[in-house]
Amino acid sequence: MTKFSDFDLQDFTPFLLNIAAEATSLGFQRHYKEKYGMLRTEWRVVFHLGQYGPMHAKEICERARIHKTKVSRAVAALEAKRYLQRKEEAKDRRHETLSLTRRGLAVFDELYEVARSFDADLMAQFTPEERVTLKRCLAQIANL
Amino acid sequence: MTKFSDFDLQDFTPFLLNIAAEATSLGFQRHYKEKYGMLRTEWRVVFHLGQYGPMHAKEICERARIHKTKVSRAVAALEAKRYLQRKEEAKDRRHETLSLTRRGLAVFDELYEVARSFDADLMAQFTPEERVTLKRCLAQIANL
DNA sequence: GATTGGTAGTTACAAAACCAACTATTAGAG
DNA sequence: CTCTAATAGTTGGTTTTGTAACTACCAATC
Repeated sequence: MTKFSDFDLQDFTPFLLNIAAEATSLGFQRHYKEKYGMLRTEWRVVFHLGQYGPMHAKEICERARIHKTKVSRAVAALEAKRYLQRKEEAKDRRHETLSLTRRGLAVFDELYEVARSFDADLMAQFTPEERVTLKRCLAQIANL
Repeated sequence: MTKFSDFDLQDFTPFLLNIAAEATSLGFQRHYKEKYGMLRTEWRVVFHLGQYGPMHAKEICERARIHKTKVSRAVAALEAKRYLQRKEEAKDRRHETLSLTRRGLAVFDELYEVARSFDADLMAQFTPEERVTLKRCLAQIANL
């Protein structure tokens, strides 16, 4: 029994997006969770610092769309694991510059490769045109 | 400073999907949260029952990809709000058939329309071809 | 140079999610 | 029958998140 035929739950974009996001995230999480005991937010912080270099927590919040309390906790956890270090800025002591340690960088280097091949596998099922369209649409939705 | 130029975090599909999913979900949540005090899982249960008719909790778990403990709690909450009712099955008393009450159905009817127009607005920024591709890709990823 | 307002980041407490063990029930094998 | 295994759903304890209030600091105004 389906009450409506023109608009189905399976077509509701937020629903689809959530399920797709969940599926891919679960697939990838074992790489950072099982092996390095990281949470998703921690992994994202590592990825940001590894790819874009040292920055303030604030910048990570904006780029990664993570609330500052979550970043704050992720940074504390990563520091405890000795994956990153903080450096208070002399000019403005409210800021602290975050950067990966050697250990953290090694983790990033490995996960970066894993992420790249994970993504390649995931995209392998689509044509180049589909990939472009998919990513463009997602980016557009994300910037809403 | 960007260390790698061929594969950027912004291209990592799980990341993109998560941000897009988050953005749309937050946009829609006020409709069920503010007005009806529902959680996301509750809203999904209502949507499933409203669209596909009475079913067992197990079926909702499978269709909506929600863990049974979450469904169990959502059902209890919806029952307390008098949006759904349970009926134990005579044949097999482990099963209970869930269905929306009149109240629940009214909520569904309204939210269904809101969801439809929300989705239409969201998709308005894309061409018909993009929409088709986007949804097809998402559905494919979701079924992984 | 005190006061007010704003910013970066943290903490505390409450809400929600996660995971594992549990109850109640049925099905099937001996 | 009765015993074991399996299924539907629930509960309890821990982890994670969300929200709001907080600290520490800086900048601008008076």
